[in-house]
Amino acid sequence: MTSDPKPRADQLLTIGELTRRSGLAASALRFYERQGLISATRTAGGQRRYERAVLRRLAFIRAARSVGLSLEEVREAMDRLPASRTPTRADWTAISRSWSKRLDEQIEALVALRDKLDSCIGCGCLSLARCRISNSEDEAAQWGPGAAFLPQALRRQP
Amino acid sequence: MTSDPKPRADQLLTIGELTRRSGLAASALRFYERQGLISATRTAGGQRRYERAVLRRLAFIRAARSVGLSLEEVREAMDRLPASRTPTRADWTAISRSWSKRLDEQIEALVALRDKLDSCIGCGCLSLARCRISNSEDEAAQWGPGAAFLPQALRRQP
DNA sequence: ACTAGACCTAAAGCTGAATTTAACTACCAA
DNA sequence: TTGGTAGTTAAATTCAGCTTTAGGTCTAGT
Repeated sequence: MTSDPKPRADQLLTIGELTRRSGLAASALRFYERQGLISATRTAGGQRRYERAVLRRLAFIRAARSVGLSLEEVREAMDRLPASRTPTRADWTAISRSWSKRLDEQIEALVALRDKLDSCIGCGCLSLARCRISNSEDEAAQWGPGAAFLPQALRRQP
Repeated sequence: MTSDPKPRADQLLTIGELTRRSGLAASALRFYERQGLISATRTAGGQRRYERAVLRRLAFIRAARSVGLSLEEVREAMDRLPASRTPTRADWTAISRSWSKRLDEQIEALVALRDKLDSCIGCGCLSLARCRISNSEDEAAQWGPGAAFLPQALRRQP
């Protein structure tokens, strides 16, 4: 169904092919290039041609984004990959592991939040001064603006 | 330490007192007012004076934001609260319960994502064509831009 | 050679949730 | 009455992560 009309023999992908294979809009691909996240060679006429390895980078970027990393963080992670050689299994593994850790923290934070909420449901949460969430009305001030009772791992989320 | 200089007897809070007690910036409080999330009476000179019930609303807003609700959604939830009477225990409870559900979904989605990731760590994730995440390179196209393999409940997150 | 359709750029625009700025006014204790 | 702190407004700006627009250029098939 999403079969490229004529996959050229040179193995380089046009931006259109890349949008179809990556699911990312061409505008996003150009944006990522401006951000230094991916790169492309150019034809004599100035059109982009992508190596297939770019697909792997894009998968990486999307996976990272879905774990909640900003593009800035993605770039940092990528900068830590060897620029010269193709990243090895171990390179990606190290990064995956740190994502897993991040997810663990996010999950933990959400669970804590839910449990807090559960403990309040029976009490008409937020309307009673003794409720743990409600109490953060005043406590929260010490965490700075926007902090609320939001656990550290979730601060970036809203 | 954060003791207001002179808590007036009328029980109304100035915006400064409210920033200290809520932990939200004055600019945020004015913004929330423009958005119709909170309201204030005015002095003869035009300065805002808040009733203490506003603290409850702010706690509500912050709790909602931390669960990932947009201000728009917060407003919808608030609109469903009785405008006339002070919301009862049951009013808040109904809303809390829906948050809990939302948290459950978010947690579930994150756990699924982590498990996916875990299953890839051993395989040098993203570098192998058979990896489940890596495969989403091509599969993801069917979910539309930005979707990646991100579960529904997390789509709003990045 | 022609042409449809894919591609190019720079710059502007969008969304949400505020913050910042500038110029000004109110409050209140001494 | 005065002065310093606190408050007011509208409008502009910020940030991320893109998308859209306008006005052109390239590529490839016939």
